Amino acid sequence: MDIQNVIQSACAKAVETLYGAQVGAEQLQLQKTKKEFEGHLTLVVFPLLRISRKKPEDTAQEIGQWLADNEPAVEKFNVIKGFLNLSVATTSWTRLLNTIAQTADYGTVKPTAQSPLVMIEYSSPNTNKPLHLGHVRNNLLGWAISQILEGAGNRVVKTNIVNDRGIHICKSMLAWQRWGKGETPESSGKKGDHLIGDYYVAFDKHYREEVSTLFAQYKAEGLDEEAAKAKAEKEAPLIKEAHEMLVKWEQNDPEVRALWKKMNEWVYAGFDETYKALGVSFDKIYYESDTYLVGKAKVEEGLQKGLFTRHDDGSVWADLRPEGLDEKLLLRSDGTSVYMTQDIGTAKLRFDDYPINKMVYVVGNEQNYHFKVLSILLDKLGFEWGKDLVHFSYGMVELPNGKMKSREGTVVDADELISEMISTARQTSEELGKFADMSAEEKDEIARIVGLGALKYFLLKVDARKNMLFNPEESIDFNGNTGPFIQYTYARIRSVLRKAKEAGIDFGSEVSKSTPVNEKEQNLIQHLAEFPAVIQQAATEYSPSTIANYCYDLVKEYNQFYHDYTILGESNEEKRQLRLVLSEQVSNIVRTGMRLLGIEVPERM
RNA sequence: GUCCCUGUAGUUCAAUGGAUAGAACAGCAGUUUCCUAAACUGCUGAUUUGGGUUCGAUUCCCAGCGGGGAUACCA
Repeated sequence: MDIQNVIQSACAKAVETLYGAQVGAEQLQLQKTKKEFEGHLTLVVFPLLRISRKKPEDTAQEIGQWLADNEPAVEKFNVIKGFLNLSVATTSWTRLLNTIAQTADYGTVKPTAQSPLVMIEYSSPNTNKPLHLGHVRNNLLGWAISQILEGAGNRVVKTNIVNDRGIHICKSMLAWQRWGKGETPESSGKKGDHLIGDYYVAFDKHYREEVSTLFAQYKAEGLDEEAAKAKAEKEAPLIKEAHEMLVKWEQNDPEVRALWKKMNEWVYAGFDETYKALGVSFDKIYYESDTYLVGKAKVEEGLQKGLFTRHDDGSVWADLRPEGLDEKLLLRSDGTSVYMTQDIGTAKLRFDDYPINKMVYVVGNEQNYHFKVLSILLDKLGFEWGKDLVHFSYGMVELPNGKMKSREGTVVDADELISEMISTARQTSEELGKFADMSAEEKDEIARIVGLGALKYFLLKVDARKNMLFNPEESIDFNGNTGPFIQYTYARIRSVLRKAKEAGIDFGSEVSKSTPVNEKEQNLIQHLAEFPAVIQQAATEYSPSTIANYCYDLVKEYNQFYHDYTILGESNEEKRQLRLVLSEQVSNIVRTGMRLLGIEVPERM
């Protein structure tokens, strides 16, 4: 059915007939013809020269001639150097468009009960501060990759592991006790996560004051720069007190636990708002306070089996030097767990809860080493998917003046960013006069969809592995390769389709096979037909940007088409039919593509 | 020190080993009796350096230079 496949096998047959050799798919490089040349598909004949034993031009000429004579889908051909450009017959295009139009959710594959079960972990916040731009990238990538994998035919379980315990929480708790005067989200009017974040910052401010005082003192006592700094950081009363609090927490001290619980609830309420605004959700949430003990047990088990070793001071280690890595700590000498221990525990709980075939961790690239180690450890401990767990490793978001540091206040807050995007979208819409005849609710909804679309697309169109730059003043644009550009084209197509309906034009979803198809229309149909392959590629490479860039290219091509031809005003009925069906399919695919990225599209804007 | 990622127009990003390296933004010049001008058209402008593999290298390999990260009894 698919033209690419038809021609590919025809090429194979041509080579076999002409030169008497079987060729594999690797030697038959069939690609889309570049814009400057005539044709739709191009066969690169260089790899075939060894078989044909002829010059590139002659080889291409012979194969082209054979195809034109024997393959009805090939209408004509031309040869430029080693490139054989093939033009596909008109009827093939109308047939292809009809196939696309009659397939629901063209490009996606529905998961079945037998499909692989993939678990995706993303977000994974600490509960001591609000979400920032880095988390936004994580959440959007996690959501998008979930949708893409599902669209490619996998069963997907989305999970979140909340880092709800540890020294960082104690810092906020201590600061709140010390300076909070009983402040709550209700009394202060602040979102819970922001309230707690403020106390985290307060802790750090006071802590640094203590450190600098002590530092001066130790230096006066004759310690050198480095030793004085290290000692001051360790001996500052505030940090010692925070550590004491952590110990109390581990010992289940009722007062500490109650405070911890109360403050975490505030934070969760705040996070939920942010998640909702971003449009992300989870099927199952794990809490580190539940998993760390499981991890400790699992490590003890590994110790029994002789996988790990205990040092004299009581600490437990995994020796990964045979694998070319270092020794890795799993339990501290005081018996408490570390990050790695908790991830092992979480893995066990997950495996108990779901029969997963594959595990994907959406975590920043600063933790590449951690996941390399985790993979080896899980494999040793007998988790089937441990060895080929996927660390979906994404790059940092950088600001024009460097990295984001929460303690230095150089962060871009998620909530603030979202509301700024929305209000910018609103302002732009107003300036362009888009809101003229809309209700207040409709205005709100469109500003929200467009503002978030701009943000999401901006973060998703970039190769996830790469660090990216975010300039708060300039970065987010509404023109060019942006979310709103795509949304706008979608809305305009929908408007045309509405108008067609109002005019009583019933264009159905099938075009007559004999309808003439011009070059721009052929190119658009060809573009649409690539969508299934694009989804599969995005899924196997874990690459949302592939879909984002595909949608942009498609929309850009449609815009040129839209500008050059009339649709409703077309006098030839068959032709009008073709253009309407084509437009509708472009909008359908754009909508599906955007859905896979977690971006909404408006019916009007 | 060792390991990993990364280097493309002024800027932000593209390019399964294929043709003259694509867009967008910024800049300059145009297009609206026509279905939404958040659009369309034109001009200017780039592969960090040196080797290697190949018919062909932005892409693969080696070395140098630049940027980021990891190597914590932090998470």
